This record gives sequence, structure tokens and C-alpha cells, in this order.
Amino acid sequence: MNPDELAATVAGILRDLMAAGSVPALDVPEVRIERPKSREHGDYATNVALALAKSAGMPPREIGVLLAERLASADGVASAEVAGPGFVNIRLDSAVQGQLARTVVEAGSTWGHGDSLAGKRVNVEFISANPTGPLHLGHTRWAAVGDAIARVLTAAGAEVSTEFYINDRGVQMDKFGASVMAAAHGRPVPEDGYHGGYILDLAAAIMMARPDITDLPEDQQLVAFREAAYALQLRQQQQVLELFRTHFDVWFSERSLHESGAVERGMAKLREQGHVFEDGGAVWLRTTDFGDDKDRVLVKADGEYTYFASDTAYYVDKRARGFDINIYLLGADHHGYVNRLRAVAACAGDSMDENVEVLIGQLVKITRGGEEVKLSKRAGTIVTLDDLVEEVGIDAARYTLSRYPADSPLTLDLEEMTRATSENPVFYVQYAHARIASVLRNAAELGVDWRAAGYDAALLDHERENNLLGMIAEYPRVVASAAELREPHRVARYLEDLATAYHRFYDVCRVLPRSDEELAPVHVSRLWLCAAARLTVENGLGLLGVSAPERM
RNA sequence: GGCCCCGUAGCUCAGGGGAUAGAGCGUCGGUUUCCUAAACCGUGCGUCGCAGGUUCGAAUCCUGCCGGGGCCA
Repeated sequence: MNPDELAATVAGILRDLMAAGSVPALDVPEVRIERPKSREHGDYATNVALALAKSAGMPPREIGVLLAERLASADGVASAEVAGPGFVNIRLDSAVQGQLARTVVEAGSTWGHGDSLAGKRVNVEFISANPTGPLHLGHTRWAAVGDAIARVLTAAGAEVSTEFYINDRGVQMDKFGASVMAAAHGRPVPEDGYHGGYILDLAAAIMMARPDITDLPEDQQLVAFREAAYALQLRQQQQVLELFRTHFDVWFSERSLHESGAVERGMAKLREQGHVFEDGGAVWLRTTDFGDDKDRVLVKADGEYTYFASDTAYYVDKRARGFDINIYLLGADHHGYVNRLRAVAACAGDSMDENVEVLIGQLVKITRGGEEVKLSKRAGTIVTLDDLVEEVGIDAARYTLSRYPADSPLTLDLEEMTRATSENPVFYVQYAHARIASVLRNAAELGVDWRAAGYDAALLDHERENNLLGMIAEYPRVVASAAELREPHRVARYLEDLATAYHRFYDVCRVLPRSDEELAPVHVSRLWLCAAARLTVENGLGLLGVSAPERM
């Protein structure tokens, strides 16, 4: 009996009551089964009686009583009673709830996966930085969150592609090239160029690989430096992200849109839909038809395509590749793009509500002992992804960045992220995993084959066993809602609660027999419970790209 | 001037209309002859920024205002 089955049971009873005339026949509202905050209120509670009261013209408690009476005798339900204004509090038979452990262990790595997004092809684009420098702190947040979103969507059954759009076209690239070239010649970097120490490193690396590069004529040399620096910097970004366990299925170059004819195809698509017009020698897209605050230029009067033309072409290309939902994760400094991107979809003949989703992530501030940290050793301007990983480690960085909603501004303290080797949420959760792994190892050493031994779910009737089982049962719903809302932080928060439930269980329920005890059925059943808990923690951490250590 | 995000414990933040508003950190104290004490247990006098509204019920939804951050112009 899981929450969904319980909801179905409740809905069925309501229909019966209506058919019998005990309650006026109405549409049955969506039955929501919740875990009460206070465990004294049972394993689960539902508020349907309250929700139905008004339209049924009956006092909520009256409906609640009718519902509770029938529910109490339903299979798997131990008790059901009305409480407060009309909540129905439900307790499950422990044996029925205990069966869950077997279900979890049998599902293994797919435990918690669902099919709410089955058949959907989803494109998740994030970071999409210029290849002109190291990835900074903001990018790091999107790396952690964007990747977790992709993992959660996959767990919900979607077919997901993660993409990084490389802005490798335009004046920034030229400035970048000029900066590196200047550095190679020992000349001061142009005012509007890039100034970080990494520019010197790039220049040195290029000179090492191609000492003769400075023999080229000035204009060719500029291009050569730009391209060489681009290649090196892009590779650096790719390596750092792979190390950070953020894998991109596609690295999409803006240039390639122009080289492949995708820009022309995009333009053709937009013209076909009738939202393109010319004015003052330029070609425009009438995005104001769809809520943008002004129209946007696609081709400038001098014949140059704009960044915006690339953006539209990229969108049309994604659709042509079969993606139903195109998610963009943008920093708060780009929130002005939201209406624009939505309008692009509409101008291409799509639904701006369904085919496009723009998620705005707020900025991150880092402090060390209360003082804001701004400077990076290498980039000279801002804290980079490398800096953060070097200082706090991949697991702590990923976990900490993904345990908050992306749209809330964040201030993190480096000392807390590191010093807290003991009392940091990430270690708290990981420790629960290591602790369980240790128990299971010890069981194996004692020669206990709990999988083969008889599992009696009815033995798991301690309050804390019950609570742990209930928490484990919540996992699929957490994953589903994290996917639906694109909010992976829900998984992290859940894992913290789950870890607490495990520690509390472990504290009072002896899993393995003591030295003077024989192995009893209750030990075996608890091992099943441990295995289910371990799997849930492991799978949950996996959704966040955080490791689940066997030992700590 | 227009738009976006935020305002909840000393600090960093959770809280998708529900029962007594939570967690971590910090504070103070307790728990171990046996499975990891990186744990558990106890310890909080919070105007949920302010004022209205919506309803059986609002930290949550709507409007206005105040305060902080940001984007565009």
C-alpha cells in the first residue's frame, strides 16, 4: 500500500458514498494524501472531506466520518479517524507498509523512477558561457542545478538531452583573441579586453605549442591566437565540467548554426509563420505579437546576423531535432530574455507555454567567515568553479548548490561548507549511507543471507521502523514533484529527512544480533529495511550527482 | 520610469491553502561494556516586512506600500 494506492482507495470510497446517496453526487476532487507533520496523526492524512464540504453542502466532519468508517475496513488500513476540522487520519497495517522494503530492493536502481514524463523529449540547456574564460560561481550553480534537473527529469521517464550552447561568434571572441595575443607579445591587454591571469597562461601555452605563431602577419596572427585560445579555453571548461560530474550530451557551437545553414532554415521558418518584417534596412522579428516589449532585429542593416538570429535558429533547430520541451536555465541577469524566448517559440508557430520553459536562477554570493569573497586566484575577477571545488570538494559543492531553490538568492559561507566535515547536511546524508553500508557488510561477514532468509514485514512494527518505512515510501512522490516543478532541491531536503529517520531508527532498533544472541526473524526483516533505506539514499544522492560512500 | 527575485529564529535558509510555523549552524546540557557518537535526546518569548482583500482556513493566493538585490531603459 503506497500513497497513490491509498488515494485511489479513498477516491473509490467517495464514489461509492455518492452512488449510495450518502453524499451528493459530485466530481470527486483530486484526493491528496499527505504525511502529517505530527506522527500522532497517523501515517497519512487526507483533506478531501474539507475540500468537498462546501460543494456537497455538508459539514466536513460528517463527510469525514462516512469516509473514515469505510476506510477503516479497507484492506491494509489499520485505522482511520476524523480529526480536527475534518481531516481523516489513517494508519496502515505495519505488515502492509512493511512489504515496501521488498518492493524497493527488487526495484534496485530504478526505485523511485516514474513515468509521468514518459514519451516526452526534453532539451535542457544551461551554463552556455562564452568560451573566453573560466566558469565562475554563477555557472557552477547552474552546473549543479541544471544537471540535477536533467537527472530528475530522466527519472520521471523523460528522454533528456543536456546542451551547452557555445557563444563562439562575435566581437567578444575577437577581444579575447586580441587579449591573448597582446599577452603573448608582452604588451598590455586592451582596455576592453580580458584581464585575468588565465590570459597569460593561455598565451604561454600557445607560444609553447606554436612558437612561430608570432611570425604571422598581424591580422592572421589575431585569428590564429583567437582560435587557439578558443580551443584551449573550451577544453578547459569541458574538463572542469566533466570533473564536476556535469555531462553535456551536446556542445552546440553558435558558429555551426551559420555553417550548417541552420540560420537560414530558422529564418525561413519564421517568415513562413509571417512574423518577419523589414524596416530601416534591417530584418526584424515581430516578437511584440507575443508579449515581448519590443521587436527584435534578426539581420542588421549591414547584413550581419545578430545574436538573436542565432538564438532563434538554435530554437528552431532544437524543435527540428524533436524536442517537445525546451528548458533554458538562465542567470537572473538575463531575465530580460524570458519574454523574448517565449516569443520566439510563438513566432515559430509553437506554444510559448508548452514548448519553452525559462528558469531563472538567482545569483550566488560566497563569504568566508562573514566576508564576501570576490577574487579568484586565476581569473582575477570572480570565484571560479575550480576554486570552489578545490576548496570544498565536488560532493559538498554540488550538494550545497542544489539544496536550495534556484530562484532564491544564495549566500554560502566557505568555512561552513568545509569546516563542517561533521555537521554539514551533505555529510549527514552521506554518513547515513555509509552507516547502513557498514551494517550490511557486517551482516555479510556474519554469514547472514538476508535476501534468502524469510522476510516478515509484520515484524517491522516499532514506531521508528514505521516512520522510516513511511519516509521511504515518499521517495517516488518526491522525485515526481521535483521533476514536475523542475526543483531538484526537494530531493536534497527529502534526503535530509530520510537520513534523520534512519539515524533515529538505528539508535533504538538493533539490526544485527548481539554476540550473545541468535539470529532472529526480526533481524532479517530489519536488514531488508536497511537495504531499502540504503538504496533510497543512494538513488537520491545519484539524482543530485553526489556520491554515496560505502565508508566514511 | 518599466520589469524580475527576495524579506520566516542570532546566522544561512526550507515550508505547492490546512491541524501546535520547521531544519542546519551557533548556544547550553545529557546519552556509548557490541552493528560507524560524522549519531541520538533535551534546550528557541519568531509582530512569518507592513496594511488590506479572497475563504471554513493564508507564511503560502491577489492588491498596495516599505526595505534589500538585480536587469532593462
